Amino acid sequence: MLTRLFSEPSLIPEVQKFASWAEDCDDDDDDMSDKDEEEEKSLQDGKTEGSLSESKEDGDMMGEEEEEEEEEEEGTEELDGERPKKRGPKKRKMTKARIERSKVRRQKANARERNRMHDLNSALDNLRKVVPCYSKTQKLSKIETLRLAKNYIWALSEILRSGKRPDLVAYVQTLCKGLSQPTTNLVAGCLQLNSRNFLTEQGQESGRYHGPNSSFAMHPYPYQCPRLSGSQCQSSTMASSHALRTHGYYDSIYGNTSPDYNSSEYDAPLSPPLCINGNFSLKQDSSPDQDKNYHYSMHYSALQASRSSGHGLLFSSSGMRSGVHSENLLPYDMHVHHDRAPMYEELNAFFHN
DNA sequence: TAGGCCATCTGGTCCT
DNA sequence: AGGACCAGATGGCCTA
Repeated sequence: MLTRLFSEPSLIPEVQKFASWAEDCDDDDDDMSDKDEEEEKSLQDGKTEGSLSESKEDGDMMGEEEEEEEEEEEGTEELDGERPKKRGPKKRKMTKARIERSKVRRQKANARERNRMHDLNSALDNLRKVVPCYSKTQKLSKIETLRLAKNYIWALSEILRSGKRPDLVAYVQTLCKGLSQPTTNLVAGCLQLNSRNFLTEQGQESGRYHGPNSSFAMHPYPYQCPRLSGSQCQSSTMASSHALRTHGYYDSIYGNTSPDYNSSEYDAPLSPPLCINGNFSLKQDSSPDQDKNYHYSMHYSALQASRSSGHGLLFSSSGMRSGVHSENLLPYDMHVHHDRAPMYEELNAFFHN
Protein backbone atom coordinates (compact mmCIF):
# COMPACT_ATOMS: atom_id res chain seq x y z
CA MET A 1 0.00 0.00 0.00
CA LEU A 2 2.77 2.35 0.87
CA THR A 3 4.36 1.62 -2.43
CA ARG A 4 1.15 2.67 -4.13
CA LEU A 5 1.05 5.82 -2.13
CA PHE A 6 4.59 6.55 -2.97
CA SER A 7 3.98 6.22 -6.65
CA GLU A 8 0.89 8.39 -6.59
CA PRO A 9 1.86 11.60 -8.39
CA SER A 10 -0.77 13.65 -6.72
CA LEU A 11 0.67 13.04 -3.31
CA ILE A 12 2.51 15.86 -1.77
CA PRO A 13 6.22 15.33 -1.37
CA GLU A 14 5.94 15.00 2.36
CA VAL A 15 3.57 12.12 2.04
CA GLN A 16 5.80 10.46 -0.45
CA LYS A 17 8.80 10.88 1.75
CA PHE A 18 6.88 9.68 4.71
CA ALA A 19 5.58 6.69 2.84
CA SER A 20 9.00 5.59 1.72
CA TRP A 21 10.34 6.26 5.12
CA ALA A 22 7.71 4.22 6.86
CA GLU A 23 7.92 1.44 4.34
CA ASP A 24 11.47 0.74 5.31
CA CYS A 25 10.38 -0.07 8.79
CA ASP A 26 7.06 -1.64 8.00
CA ASP A 27 8.11 -4.94 9.44
CA ASP A 28 9.46 -3.47 12.58
CA ASP A 29 7.90 -4.13 15.94
CA ASP A 30 6.51 -1.47 18.25
CA ASP A 31 8.29 -2.35 21.42
CA MET A 32 11.50 -0.53 20.84
CA SER A 33 12.86 1.43 23.74
CA ASP A 34 12.53 5.18 24.09
CA LYS A 35 16.15 5.65 23.30
CA ASP A 36 15.21 5.02 19.73
CA GLU A 37 13.88 8.54 19.64
CA GLU A 38 17.43 9.66 19.54
CA GLU A 39 17.73 8.31 16.07
CA GLU A 40 14.61 9.94 14.73
CA LYS A 41 16.70 12.62 13.27
CA SER A 42 18.81 10.11 11.48
CA LEU A 43 15.71 8.50 10.17
CA GLN A 44 14.40 11.76 8.95
CA ASP A 45 17.58 12.07 7.02
CA GLY A 46 16.83 8.71 5.61
CA LYS A 47 13.39 9.62 4.49
CA THR A 48 14.71 12.45 2.42
CA GLU A 49 17.66 10.59 1.13
CA GLY A 50 18.11 10.81 -2.57
CA SER A 51 16.07 13.99 -2.75
CA LEU A 52 17.49 16.50 -0.38
CA SER A 53 20.98 16.19 0.96
CA GLU A 54 22.76 13.02 0.22
CA SER A 55 25.86 14.40 1.79
CA LYS A 56 24.07 14.39 5.10
CA GLU A 57 23.58 10.69 4.99
CA ASP A 58 27.05 10.08 6.18
CA GLY A 59 27.03 12.76 8.76
CA ASP A 60 24.53 11.55 11.29
CA MET A 61 25.69 11.39 14.85
CA MET A 62 25.03 7.81 15.63
CA GLY A 63 27.59 6.10 17.81
CA GLU A 64 30.10 3.64 16.43
CA GLU A 65 28.94 0.88 18.70
CA GLU A 66 25.44 1.22 17.41
CA GLU A 67 26.70 1.07 13.91
CA GLU A 68 27.92 -2.42 14.47
CA GLU A 69 24.65 -3.50 15.93
CA GLU A 70 22.49 -2.12 13.18
CA GLU A 71 21.86 -3.67 9.88
CA GLU A 72 22.09 -1.78 6.67
CA GLU A 73 18.70 -0.74 5.46
CA GLU A 74 17.45 -2.17 2.25
CA GLY A 75 16.10 1.10 0.97
CA THR A 76 19.39 2.82 1.45
CA GLU A 77 21.16 0.16 -0.50
CA GLU A 78 18.77 0.66 -3.37
CA LEU A 79 19.18 4.37 -3.48
CA ASP A 80 22.89 4.34 -3.06
CA GLY A 81 23.26 2.16 -6.09
CA GLU A 82 26.88 1.80 -7.11
CA ARG A 83 28.15 4.06 -4.44
CA PRO A 84 30.68 2.54 -2.04
CA LYS A 85 29.28 1.06 1.07
CA LYS A 86 28.76 3.72 3.63
CA ARG A 87 30.67 3.71 6.82
CA GLY A 88 28.51 6.29 8.45
CA PRO A 89 25.80 5.84 10.98
CA LYS A 90 22.98 3.54 10.20
CA LYS A 91 19.39 4.57 10.25
CA ARG A 92 17.13 3.15 12.84
CA LYS A 93 13.99 1.46 11.73
CA MET A 94 10.88 3.35 12.47
CA THR A 95 8.13 2.15 14.67
CA LYS A 96 4.67 3.54 14.41
CA ALA A 97 5.09 5.14 17.78
CA ARG A 98 8.28 6.81 16.67
CA ILE A 99 6.66 7.95 13.50
CA GLU A 100 3.90 9.51 15.51
CA ARG A 101 6.30 11.18 17.87
CA SER A 102 8.30 12.48 15.02
CA LYS A 103 5.22 13.88 13.37
CA VAL A 104 4.19 15.62 16.55
CA ARG A 105 7.63 17.03 17.02
CA ARG A 106 7.72 18.26 13.48
CA GLN A 107 4.33 19.88 13.87
CA LYS A 108 5.49 21.62 17.01
CA ALA A 109 8.59 22.83 15.25
CA ASN A 110 6.48 24.09 12.38
CA ALA A 111 4.24 25.97 14.77
CA ARG A 112 7.22 27.53 16.45
CA GLU A 113 8.66 28.51 13.14
CA ARG A 114 5.37 30.06 12.11
CA ASN A 115 5.22 32.06 15.30
CA ARG A 116 8.78 33.12 14.86
CA MET A 117 8.11 34.36 11.38
CA HIS A 118 4.97 36.12 12.57
CA ASP A 119 7.00 37.87 15.22
CA LEU A 120 9.53 38.81 12.63
CA ASN A 121 6.79 40.19 10.43
CA SER A 122 5.35 42.13 13.32
CA ALA A 123 8.72 43.68 13.92
CA LEU A 124 8.91 44.54 10.27
CA ASP A 125 5.49 46.14 10.47
CA ASN A 126 6.69 48.23 13.35
CA LEU A 127 9.70 49.20 11.32
CA ARG A 128 7.46 50.18 8.43
CA LYS A 129 5.69 52.57 10.74
CA VAL A 130 8.80 54.50 11.56
CA VAL A 131 10.34 54.76 8.14
CA PRO A 132 9.06 57.13 5.47
CA CYS A 133 5.91 56.39 3.58
CA TYR A 134 4.07 54.22 5.99
CA SER A 135 0.69 52.99 4.98
CA LYS A 136 -1.43 50.32 6.55
CA THR A 137 -2.89 49.12 3.31
CA GLN A 138 0.09 49.46 1.07
CA LYS A 139 3.07 47.98 2.71
CA LEU A 140 6.57 48.22 1.52
CA SER A 141 8.08 44.86 0.85
CA LYS A 142 10.36 43.43 3.47
CA ILE A 143 13.50 44.10 1.57
CA GLU A 144 12.45 47.63 0.67
CA THR A 145 11.54 48.31 4.27
CA LEU A 146 14.97 47.25 5.41
CA ARG A 147 16.70 49.23 2.72
CA LEU A 148 14.67 52.32 3.42
CA ALA A 149 15.28 51.96 7.14
CA LYS A 150 18.99 51.70 6.56
CA ASN A 151 18.96 54.78 4.35
CA TYR A 152 16.80 56.62 6.82
CA ILE A 153 19.18 55.91 9.67
CA TRP A 154 22.05 56.94 7.51
CA ALA A 155 20.36 60.17 6.48
CA LEU A 156 19.52 61.10 10.04
CA SER A 157 22.99 60.24 11.17
CA GLU A 158 24.46 62.49 8.54
CA ILE A 159 22.15 65.29 9.59
CA LEU A 160 23.14 64.91 13.19
CA ARG A 161 26.78 64.65 12.32
CA SER A 162 26.86 67.70 10.11
CA GLY A 163 24.42 69.70 12.17
CA LYS A 164 23.28 71.44 9.05
CA ARG A 165 19.94 71.70 7.41
CA PRO A 166 19.78 69.04 4.80
CA ASP A 167 19.04 69.65 1.22
CA LEU A 168 15.69 68.10 0.46
CA VAL A 169 16.79 66.55 -2.77
CA ALA A 170 19.90 65.11 -1.24
CA TYR A 171 17.85 63.87 1.65
CA VAL A 172 15.46 62.05 -0.62
CA GLN A 173 18.29 60.74 -2.70
CA THR A 174 19.83 59.28 0.37
CA LEU A 175 16.56 57.76 1.41
CA CYS A 176 16.02 56.23 -1.98
CA LYS A 177 19.47 54.85 -2.49
CA GLY A 178 19.18 51.29 -3.65
CA LEU A 179 15.42 51.30 -3.54
CA SER A 180 13.29 50.05 -6.35
CA GLN A 181 11.65 52.47 -8.73
CA PRO A 182 8.20 52.09 -7.17
CA THR A 183 9.51 52.68 -3.70
CA THR A 184 11.54 55.60 -4.90
CA ASN A 185 8.45 57.12 -6.41
CA LEU A 186 6.54 56.47 -3.26
CA VAL A 187 9.14 58.09 -1.06
CA ALA A 188 9.46 61.02 -3.37
CA GLY A 189 5.72 61.35 -3.47
CA CYS A 190 5.43 61.19 0.26
CA LEU A 191 8.05 63.87 0.53
CA GLN A 192 6.17 65.87 -2.04
CA LEU A 193 9.04 65.78 -4.40
CA ASN A 194 8.32 65.11 -7.99
CA SER A 195 10.08 61.85 -8.53
CA ARG A 196 10.62 62.52 -12.20
CA ASN A 197 12.56 65.61 -11.41
CA PHE A 198 14.13 63.96 -8.46
CA LEU A 199 15.39 61.14 -10.58
CA THR A 200 16.58 63.56 -13.16
CA GLU A 201 18.39 65.42 -10.49
CA GLN A 202 19.92 62.23 -9.33
CA GLY A 203 21.59 61.98 -12.67
CA GLN A 204 22.27 65.62 -13.28
CA GLU A 205 23.04 66.64 -9.75
CA SER A 206 21.33 69.88 -10.55
CA GLY A 207 19.80 70.19 -7.15
CA ARG A 208 16.95 72.11 -8.64
CA TYR A 209 13.82 71.73 -6.74
CA HIS A 210 10.26 72.59 -7.44
CA GLY A 211 9.49 75.47 -5.28
CA PRO A 212 6.30 76.22 -3.51
CA ASN A 213 4.86 77.89 -6.52
CA SER A 214 5.35 74.91 -8.71
CA SER A 215 2.69 72.39 -9.35
CA PHE A 216 4.90 69.58 -8.23
CA ALA A 217 2.19 67.97 -6.25
CA MET A 218 0.02 67.45 -9.27
CA HIS A 219 2.63 66.12 -11.57
CA PRO A 220 1.83 62.68 -12.76
CA TYR A 221 4.70 60.44 -11.86
CA PRO A 222 6.03 58.24 -14.56
CA TYR A 223 5.81 54.95 -12.82
CA GLN A 224 2.89 53.02 -11.61
CA CYS A 225 3.80 51.07 -8.59
CA PRO A 226 3.13 47.42 -9.27
CA ARG A 227 1.71 46.46 -5.96
CA LEU A 228 0.42 49.88 -5.21
CA SER A 229 -2.19 50.04 -7.84
CA GLY A 230 -5.63 50.00 -6.49
CA SER A 231 -4.58 51.16 -3.11
CA GLN A 232 -2.21 53.84 -1.99
CA CYS A 233 -0.18 54.32 -5.04
CA GLN A 234 -2.04 53.77 -8.21
CA SER A 235 0.42 56.23 -9.42
CA SER A 236 2.78 58.52 -7.79
CA THR A 237 0.21 61.17 -8.34
CA MET A 238 -1.70 59.27 -5.80
CA ALA A 239 1.19 59.52 -3.47
CA SER A 240 1.15 63.22 -3.99
CA SER A 241 -2.50 63.25 -3.23
CA HIS A 242 -1.67 61.37 -0.15
CA ALA A 243 0.85 63.95 0.77
CA LEU A 244 -1.63 66.69 0.27
CA ARG A 245 -4.62 65.11 1.77
CA THR A 246 -5.62 66.19 5.20
CA HIS A 247 -5.92 63.15 7.31
CA GLY A 248 -8.98 62.48 9.35
CA TYR A 249 -7.01 62.31 12.51
CA TYR A 250 -5.60 65.69 11.89
CA ASP A 251 -8.99 66.95 10.89
CA SER A 252 -10.43 65.89 14.16
CA ILE A 253 -7.88 67.90 16.02
CA TYR A 254 -7.12 70.85 13.86
CA GLY A 255 -10.17 71.01 11.71
CA ASN A 256 -10.62 70.09 8.13
CA THR A 257 -10.54 72.56 5.35
CA SER A 258 -9.02 70.32 2.80
CA PRO A 259 -10.76 68.95 -0.23
CA ASP A 260 -12.72 65.81 0.22
CA TYR A 261 -10.10 63.25 -0.56
CA ASN A 262 -11.02 59.69 -0.63
CA SER A 263 -10.16 58.56 2.81
CA SER A 264 -9.80 55.00 1.72
CA GLU A 265 -6.81 55.84 -0.33
CA TYR A 266 -4.62 56.23 2.64
CA ASP A 267 -5.70 55.00 5.93
CA ALA A 268 -2.66 55.80 7.96
CA PRO A 269 -0.57 58.84 8.49
CA LEU A 270 2.85 59.02 7.15
CA SER A 271 5.73 58.07 9.25
CA PRO A 272 8.13 60.37 11.03
CA PRO A 273 10.61 61.47 8.42
CA LEU A 274 8.40 64.29 7.37
CA CYS A 275 8.13 65.28 10.96
CA ILE A 276 11.84 65.18 11.12
CA ASN A 277 11.80 67.49 8.21
CA GLY A 278 9.70 69.80 10.23
CA ASN A 279 12.33 69.91 12.85
CA PHE A 280 14.58 71.67 10.46
CA SER A 281 11.99 74.20 9.62
CA LEU A 282 12.23 76.39 12.61
CA LYS A 283 15.32 77.88 11.18
CA GLN A 284 13.66 80.44 9.01
CA ASP A 285 16.78 81.98 7.69
CA SER A 286 16.99 82.98 4.09
CA SER A 287 19.57 80.59 2.95
CA PRO A 288 20.15 80.21 -0.74
CA ASP A 289 18.58 76.80 -0.71
CA GLN A 290 15.48 77.99 0.96
CA ASP A 291 13.40 76.95 -1.96
CA LYS A 292 14.76 73.49 -1.82
CA ASN A 293 13.93 73.27 1.79
CA TYR A 294 10.58 74.79 1.36
CA HIS A 295 8.79 71.72 2.48
CA TYR A 296 10.99 71.25 5.44
CA SER A 297 9.90 74.63 6.49
CA MET A 298 6.29 74.56 5.68
CA HIS A 299 5.59 71.27 7.35
CA TYR A 300 6.67 72.24 10.75
CA SER A 301 5.69 75.84 10.62
CA ALA A 302 2.34 74.86 9.32
CA LEU A 303 1.88 72.62 12.25
CA GLN A 304 2.98 75.31 14.61
CA ALA A 305 0.71 77.81 12.99
CA SER A 306 -2.29 75.58 13.05
CA ARG A 307 -1.64 74.64 16.61
CA SER A 308 -1.31 78.19 17.73
CA SER A 309 -4.09 79.63 15.70
CA GLY A 310 -6.42 76.73 15.94
CA HIS A 311 -7.50 76.88 12.36
CA GLY A 312 -6.95 74.08 9.98
CA LEU A 313 -5.44 75.99 7.13
CA LEU A 314 -1.84 75.17 6.67
CA PHE A 315 0.45 77.96 5.71
CA SER A 316 4.06 77.93 4.96
CA SER A 317 6.41 80.42 6.45
CA SER A 318 5.75 82.63 3.47
CA GLY A 319 2.08 82.60 4.16
CA MET A 320 1.21 80.57 1.16
CA ARG A 321 -1.35 77.92 1.58
CA SER A 322 0.61 74.76 1.58
CA GLY A 323 -2.02 72.10 1.48
CA VAL A 324 0.39 69.93 3.28
CA HIS A 325 -0.76 66.59 4.36
CA SER A 326 -1.27 66.38 8.04
CA GLU A 327 0.20 62.92 7.99
CA ASN A 328 3.42 64.59 7.27
CA LEU A 329 3.13 66.13 10.61
CA LEU A 330 1.71 63.36 12.63
CA PRO A 331 3.01 59.88 12.90
CA TYR A 332 0.83 56.94 12.37
CA ASP A 333 -1.01 57.13 15.59
CA MET A 334 -1.29 59.06 18.76
CA HIS A 335 0.65 56.58 20.78
CA VAL A 336 3.67 56.56 18.63
CA HIS A 337 3.44 60.24 18.11
CA HIS A 338 3.66 60.88 21.78
CA ASP A 339 6.41 58.41 22.17
CA ARG A 340 8.47 60.13 19.59
CA ALA A 341 7.68 63.69 20.51
CA PRO A 342 10.61 64.11 22.90
CA MET A 343 12.98 63.03 20.21
CA TYR A 344 11.65 65.66 17.87
CA GLU A 345 11.98 68.28 20.53
CA GLU A 346 15.55 67.27 21.11
CA LEU A 347 16.20 67.54 17.44
CA ASN A 348 14.60 70.94 17.40
CA ALA A 349 16.77 72.03 20.23
CA PHE A 350 19.74 70.70 18.42
CA PHE A 351 18.98 72.68 15.32
CA HIS A 352 18.34 75.80 17.32
CA ASN A 353 21.69 75.75 18.98
C1' DT B 1 3.19 33.70 -18.66
C1' DA B 2 7.17 35.41 -16.14
C1' DG B 3 8.71 37.56 -12.21
C1' DG B 4 8.30 39.40 -7.54
C1' DC B 5 6.79 38.71 -3.02
C1' DC B 6 5.21 36.01 0.53
C1' DA B 7 3.97 32.10 3.83
C1' DT B 8 4.99 27.71 5.07
C1' DC B 9 7.44 23.43 5.60
C1' DT B 10 11.63 21.25 6.33
C1' DG B 11 16.23 19.75 7.76
C1' DG B 12 20.61 21.32 9.51
C1' DT B 13 23.29 23.76 12.91
C1' DC B 14 24.15 26.07 17.08
C1' DC B 15 23.17 27.24 21.76
C1' DT B 16 21.47 26.67 26.47
C1' DA C 1 17.22 17.39 24.46
C1' DG C 2 14.79 21.02 22.98
C1' DG C 3 14.43 25.47 21.11
C1' DA C 4 16.12 29.23 18.13
C1' DC C 5 17.85 30.42 13.95
C1' DC C 6 18.81 29.81 9.24
C1' DA C 7 18.42 28.71 4.39
C1' DG C 8 16.43 25.99 0.65
C1' DA C 9 12.30 24.34 -1.54
C1' DT C 10 7.69 24.89 -2.81
C1' DG C 11 3.37 26.73 -3.99
C1' DG C 12 0.03 30.62 -4.00
C1' DC C 13 -1.11 35.25 -5.22
C1' DC C 14 -0.66 39.33 -7.84
C1' DT C 15 0.81 42.33 -11.56
C1' DA C 16 2.87 43.75 -15.92
